[in-house]
Amino acid sequence: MATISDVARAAGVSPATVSRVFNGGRVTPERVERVRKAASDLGFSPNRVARSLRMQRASVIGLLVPDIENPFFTSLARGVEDAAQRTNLSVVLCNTDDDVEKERRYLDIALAEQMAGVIVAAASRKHTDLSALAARGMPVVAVDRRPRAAAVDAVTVDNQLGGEEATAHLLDGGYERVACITGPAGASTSEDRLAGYRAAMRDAGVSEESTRPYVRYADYRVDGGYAATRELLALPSPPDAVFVTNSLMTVGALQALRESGIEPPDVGVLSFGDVPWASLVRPPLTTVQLPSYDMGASAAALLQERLAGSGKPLQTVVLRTALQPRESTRGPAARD
Amino acid sequence: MATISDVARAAGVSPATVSRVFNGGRVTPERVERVRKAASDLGFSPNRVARSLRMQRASVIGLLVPDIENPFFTSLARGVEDAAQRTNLSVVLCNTDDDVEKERRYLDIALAEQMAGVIVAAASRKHTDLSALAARGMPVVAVDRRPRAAAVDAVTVDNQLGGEEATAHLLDGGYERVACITGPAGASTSEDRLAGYRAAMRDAGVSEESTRPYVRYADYRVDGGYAATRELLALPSPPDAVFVTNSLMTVGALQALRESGIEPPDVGVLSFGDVPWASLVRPPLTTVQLPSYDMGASAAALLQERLAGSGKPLQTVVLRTALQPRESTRGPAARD
DNA sequence: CTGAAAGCGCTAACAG
DNA sequence: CTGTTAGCGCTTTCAG
Repeated sequence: MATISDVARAAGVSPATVSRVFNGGRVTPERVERVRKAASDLGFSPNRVARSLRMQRASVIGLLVPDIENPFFTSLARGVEDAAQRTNLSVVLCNTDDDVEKERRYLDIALAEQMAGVIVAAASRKHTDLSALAARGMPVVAVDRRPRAAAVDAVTVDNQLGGEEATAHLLDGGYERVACITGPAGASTSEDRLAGYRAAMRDAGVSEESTRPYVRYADYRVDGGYAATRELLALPSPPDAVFVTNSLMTVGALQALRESGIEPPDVGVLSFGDVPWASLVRPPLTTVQLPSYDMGASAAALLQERLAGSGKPLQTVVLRTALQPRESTRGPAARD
Repeated sequence: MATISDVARAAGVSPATVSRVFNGGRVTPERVERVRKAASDLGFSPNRVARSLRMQRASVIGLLVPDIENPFFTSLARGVEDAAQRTNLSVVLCNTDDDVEKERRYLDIALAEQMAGVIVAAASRKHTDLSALAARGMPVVAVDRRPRAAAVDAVTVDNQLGGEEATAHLLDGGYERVACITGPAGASTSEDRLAGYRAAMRDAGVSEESTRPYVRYADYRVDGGYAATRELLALPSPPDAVFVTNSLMTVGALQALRESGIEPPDVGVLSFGDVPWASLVRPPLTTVQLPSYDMGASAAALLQERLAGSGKPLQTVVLRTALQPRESTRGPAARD
């Protein structure tokens, strides 16, 4: 592979000049021309590793997500990628599996690889520790989930409001025993959506105690949604509607329902997080739509601002969800 | 950030010794101990950029996929990741968008970043050019799609056989005018699945000419499947079954069918590529299941073999698909 | 505007 | 087994 000195020699200039040509230093047009020609003749392309070492910063940003198989995060990842590309940043996608240990390992790698910055959908609100990055001055933006104690920029949605609207919609539709299957305890999205659910129940005059049996924590995976729904169905007085806080768990919930011979909207089903196939499921699924792509794009924009040296105070961008009513919550009485 | 020399100084040894401790050279236990302690006191972790520069090889492999939002590729990515992790390799996920130009750019980056190797689901069978990597001696393994002229290890499935079985299943079910919506012309998966379709049609005694109007090339996206299905439905003698060669396009096909008031299995629908929600769609979808995770894992294993310096001749691992019959292909007559 | 020279942090000979 | 030394390819003072 040709190096910068090879090019310099071929063009009859110094390596420094070649570097300047490629990095926007002042060089006479005539020499620029000579360097460009030599570079293309030799098929030269700058060694990014050497550059990173010298600059103490790579042109790579890390994106840590809990589950790459979750469509929400792939869409978010695209948002990040598209935005990053415009500044010639590459994106490294890391799957933390909702495992704080694995996440810590990736954060260490981000440090060791001298990545320019990190966008992280934290595995845990409590235990995700971003302090090492902060200490090294590496810009971080939290997306979707926001670790409790971290002083970082963040992009979130109003999960509580979304959960509240969803639950209210179920209640308005005539359902009475509304259950909630939420994500891992400790994840901010789980807790916030659940808080929204609780607020809506409270507003509807349902007491805290009577709500409690209908709340289940699961793991944001298909199997978790399935298991939780089975439990709910086994209750002495099973729910007549269920608010599921992510789309994967909704798949599991629908499976469990079907196995018991129950079909929405007899039991109302509402999924937090839209899915491409929402309208294909019979009946079409009511969902809370999340601006996943935009969240990724915003996060990347925020990070790039910091990279450019913005000294602004920390900011949190809160995006809104949108309820998309479909048949699965038409109401228990609507069936003839 | 602490460097190797800081640790050396603190431990009273030379930098080389510290390096040996971290890379399995021979060092007396007593010194190993001292180095370890100094390193942990200082919070030292080796600078991977410097190491990559020195070694002329990073401990990162690139994974190039055409579409990160396609569940098939995310599952494949997980397979790669899980396998890579066992050798302490990180995986960089790159989205080529089925764009040869974008792919070329990522390939250049792989080179410039001195990645250890690359796993690529090629954007095009014809135009994807892996020669630059080969020239630099960078190991490459092709996965899913195999660029025509490249001398690389590969992991594929038997797409033609899968397509043949799928089509035969439709024909066996009593469908007569079986259409095929395949992916981009030039992608090996598109062509092979289509070839399987053609073979099965031929076997069933359907002439080449009468088959032709029922073949559509699309883009492996939802919209492409939708548009192709609309076209098919507008035919003077529309098909009574459609074999769709990926799951995303199947979503589009189902949408188009619904809009026309048609439901499977009246028109049979068979998707190449399983999806988590296959059984939730009404009626449940017959699919050809792809061993996506295993393909990723095999590809990573192959790459690691090369990285370890295996001199074996090039190999291609061919995995098998599995037909999963469900209601959507129960047959036109089965409806009462 | 240009070139010489000094390193970024690490590993791989090579002596000892 | 251990230390010394010499770079990997690039950017950036600092003189000129």
